[in-house]
Amino acid sequence: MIRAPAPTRWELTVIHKDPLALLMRKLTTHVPLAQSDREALAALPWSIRTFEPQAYLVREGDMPTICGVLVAGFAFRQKLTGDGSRQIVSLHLPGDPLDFQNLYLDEADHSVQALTRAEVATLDRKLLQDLAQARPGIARAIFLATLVDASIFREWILNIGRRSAMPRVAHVLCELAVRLEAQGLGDHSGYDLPMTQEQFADVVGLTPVHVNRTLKALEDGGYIDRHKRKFTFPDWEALRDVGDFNQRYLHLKMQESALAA
Amino acid sequence: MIRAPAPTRWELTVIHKDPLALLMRKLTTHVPLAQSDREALAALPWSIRTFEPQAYLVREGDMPTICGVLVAGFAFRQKLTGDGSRQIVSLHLPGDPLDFQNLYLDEADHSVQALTRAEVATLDRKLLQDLAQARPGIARAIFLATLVDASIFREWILNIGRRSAMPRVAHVLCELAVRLEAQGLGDHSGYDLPMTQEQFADVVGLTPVHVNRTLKALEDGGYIDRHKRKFTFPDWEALRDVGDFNQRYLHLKMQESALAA
DNA sequence: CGTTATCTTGACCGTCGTCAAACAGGGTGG
DNA sequence: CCACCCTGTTTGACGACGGTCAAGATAACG
Repeated sequence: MIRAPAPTRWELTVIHKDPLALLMRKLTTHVPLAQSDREALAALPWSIRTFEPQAYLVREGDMPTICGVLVAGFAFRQKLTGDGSRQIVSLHLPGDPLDFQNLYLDEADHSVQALTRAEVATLDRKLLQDLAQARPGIARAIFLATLVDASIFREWILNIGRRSAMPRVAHVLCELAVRLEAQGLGDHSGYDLPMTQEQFADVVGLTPVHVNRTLKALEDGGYIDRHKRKFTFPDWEALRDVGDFNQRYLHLKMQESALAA
Repeated sequence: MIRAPAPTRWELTVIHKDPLALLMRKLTTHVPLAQSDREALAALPWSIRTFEPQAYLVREGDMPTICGVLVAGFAFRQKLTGDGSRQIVSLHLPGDPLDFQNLYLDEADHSVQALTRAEVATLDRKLLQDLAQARPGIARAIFLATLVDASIFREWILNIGRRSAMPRVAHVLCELAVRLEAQGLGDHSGYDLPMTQEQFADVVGLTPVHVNRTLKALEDGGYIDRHKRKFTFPDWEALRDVGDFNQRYLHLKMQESALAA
């Protein structure tokens, strides 16, 4: 169901002086980028916009205008059914590009919203397109990031379509842990889940009540610990097992991840 | 659950003399393509491979080797959970490129299989990459097709996560009708659904039994007619309404579709 | 300190899953 | 030509997972 804007204020997880550093990290997570490409990217002009929680960056049906990179905070994509129930179709961390989806499509098929208070570096759409056109390496990196997003979509389809509540919830917790770590924003010991249980329910396609019960079950089972929204994972391997989680679909080639063990 | 190969033989829906004609149609469904780009694409060498039903074109974990375009027949992508239950994450019609997903990723995160007997035009991966590098228009068209695939993934997440069985099943029937029509393979009056109810169940994240009951309910409600696997839609608008179907996410800009009405 | 959002828990219900059997159709071989 | 078999479809009975409704508890904010 559509809900009223949450007035809660969130602390930003990270603030970077150079917004493009995190984008760079993201783009090079899957494939190396030539030094010249990195420099060209770093030379792009950008400006920062801050969004309050629940603020729309893109609204379904709009012609997207900005091309943004999430610098601090979290964001998500959502779609609504005709009767108003909501599904969150992806979550985004600092460093994630937000509008490659819409870079070439003239009408947004979904909305993008800030989850926490979020800082977004906006790049000029045309400049980025030109850069991608002139530098195949950058085009390739952008294409790759889009393909990885698509891979995550596929895993979510599997997760929602074929896993029962407990593994489904655990799976998302695992994915966030690994993605946060890959972006250098935490490790597998735990993190602050930046959303309400109602929002989490819209991520996993369950009701808030059942998410609450499932989290309790995971806690009772010794898979997770919770203090407020701070989640810790006393036994990562056990959690990974209940969540049926295998990070292959994240395509994190640079296997620096301790979680891979 | 994993199932044995089906020995049933399917008639191919269409056979085209020129496999690239359908790819062209697909790529230009969303955006026009310059004449020179069309010619360059048409000049690519290709060869045809035939796959029996259930045959794997790509296997999860493999390094993908071919870059294929579906010329005749149907194919699908699937993922498996740890306990062996299957989710079909996308369906593909003649004209659909099958391996742009894997064009730049070195390890397949899912499997691609023939649904019916299928003819696939295989292009040389390197040649296509080179072409995309030299011709921004083609790179853009490929990127666009990938973005549209991603949009369909998002809609499926919504469909499976937030719609109950009847609208969920109806939604997929609508999507196939519109996509078939967009490729010039039928119209909104109906089509031959090229899969078993068990496979359909893996598309919508339900059990075969419940799919059967849902189809019966749709039939009893006057939304669909069935004779074997031939589906006809006596009242398209009513079906579209129960399916909560809006074709925006398919991004068929050339609004030649009568279904849009 | 009151107001609001969020979390938690209980009771009950319904959609969908499970198990099982019967039925229909196509292909094959006797 | 018919018996048989194999898939796939259909139906029923039953059960469970998750949804719904509602109330109370907790925490955050003004």
